[in-house]
Amino acid sequence: MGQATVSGTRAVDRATALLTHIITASTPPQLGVLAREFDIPKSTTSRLISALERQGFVKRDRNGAFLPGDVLTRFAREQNQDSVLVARMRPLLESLATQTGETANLAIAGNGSLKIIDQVDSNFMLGVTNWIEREVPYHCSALGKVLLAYGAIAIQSGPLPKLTSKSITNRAKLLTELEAVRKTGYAIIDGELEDGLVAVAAPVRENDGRVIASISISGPTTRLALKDLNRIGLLIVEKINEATIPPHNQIKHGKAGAA
Amino acid sequence: MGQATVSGTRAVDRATALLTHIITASTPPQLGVLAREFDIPKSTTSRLISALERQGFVKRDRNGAFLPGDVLTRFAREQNQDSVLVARMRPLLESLATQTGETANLAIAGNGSLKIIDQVDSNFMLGVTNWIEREVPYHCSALGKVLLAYGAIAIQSGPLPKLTSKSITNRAKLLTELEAVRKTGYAIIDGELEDGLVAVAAPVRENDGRVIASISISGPTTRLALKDLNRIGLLIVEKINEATIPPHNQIKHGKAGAA
DNA sequence: ATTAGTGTTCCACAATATGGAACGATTGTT
DNA sequence: AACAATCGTTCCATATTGTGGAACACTAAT
Repeated sequence: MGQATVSGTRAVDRATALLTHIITASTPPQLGVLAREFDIPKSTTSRLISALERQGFVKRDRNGAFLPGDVLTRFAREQNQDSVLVARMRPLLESLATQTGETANLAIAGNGSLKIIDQVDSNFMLGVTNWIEREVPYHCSALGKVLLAYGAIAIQSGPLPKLTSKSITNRAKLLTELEAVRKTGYAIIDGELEDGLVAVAAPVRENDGRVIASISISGPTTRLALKDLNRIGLLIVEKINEATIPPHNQIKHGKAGAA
Repeated sequence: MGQATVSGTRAVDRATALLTHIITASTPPQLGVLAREFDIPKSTTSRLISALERQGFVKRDRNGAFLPGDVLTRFAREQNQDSVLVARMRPLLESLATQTGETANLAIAGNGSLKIIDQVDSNFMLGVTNWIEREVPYHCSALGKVLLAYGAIAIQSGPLPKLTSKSITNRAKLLTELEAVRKTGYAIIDGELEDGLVAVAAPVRENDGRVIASISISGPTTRLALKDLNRIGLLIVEKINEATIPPHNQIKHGKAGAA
């Protein structure tokens, strides 16, 4: 299958191909197997993998079979921490907060109730207090509705707590609401969590499309009419898309990528 | 600088060095910065990184700065799933279960109570039922004591539930017990969770030494005397060490690694 | 002992990676 | 606007670097 392109990086191409195989393999492959599978002479395979090993990208188990190295396992561990998501979404929250003047929040699925992991405050005196680490039920927050709607969490059994007179407590009604969320792409609450409090939220996706978090803008009913909420909802969606899907239009230089 | 060794893998060495920098950098580096920092000509740097990009190990944000690629982020995501730990520990659980004849369990820290994620059953008719997904308090299970003792979870506030007459409900007494666990390297319960049930557990560590899980052997008091529990405790510790620390004595071939 | 299986090292050869220079595209300065 | 300074990509002659066959070392199973 060798890439016919005269790229001038055979060694690196082969090494990365081997590495990819090693880190995706369900069972640790041996040198010989790799050499055969990729049609690279044993000697070369040995040299390439030794290089990867020296750099910590690959290590060996007691049988000499190859496993992902420490550089990669460390990366994996650090990658899956809330802090990474917070860091990645910070600029977005700030931009949303400035643009709307209201409080922006970032939340992920906790257990039982959702976990707010970052917040950028409003400019106004009257605004939302600090919610980080606060426990909020899924069904009466915009952040939570999004996570429910896109399957980031399952709807829990048991009765739905009624926090205000407007809270959704009927299971069927909640499902309809979630369907609506999926349709518009964002969720709204209007006094369902606390009297006089409104919010909009939209989903944050992984590269693979899985929803892993949600971002909201919230404030007092007196400043945010339904019309504003819808506008902001679209704004959040747009901003998230911008941040998530990197364009970097590299349609220059290159004489059009092969095939 | 420049590994004096005549390794014959300059391209791969340089590419991996660049990649390591990219995935550990707190802020996405640009091409020029990398080239300068590693003292590699721009042209070469460009070619190397393009290769990494083509293989999915690196991608660019909207400014052209470099981020870990999809191959790596996917790896990271899959890596931190329970299933990976289960797969890695399966052989160990099986070996322990066969050797002792009793039930082996694997647990990690859940929220509030520990989460049993795998089990290999006993040979006997009288044995432990299926515990996977069962919620068990930390302070009266061997698995939980281990996680507490090694800081995999913090001791929760509030009173300690008394499940049997032997359960530890005194906070100070629990601390003493945990100290003892750290000393011996394994934890024991004797009827503290359920009458007639005993268990031993030992910690499973990450590469960096952090305790992330625990493994236990449990059975009826009638088959497992304290003496047996201590013996099995040492056995678990030993087996885990064997599985965790890969020897692969590569003191052959080589004319003694440099320096 | 013999055979088949690992993986590593050696070394002559030339294919492949190299890096200076030129180029195109952006950005900031006067 | 024109200019200067950066940025990253491509080109291409050069020789450095990677290549792969063969020999070797070690282990395991006949």
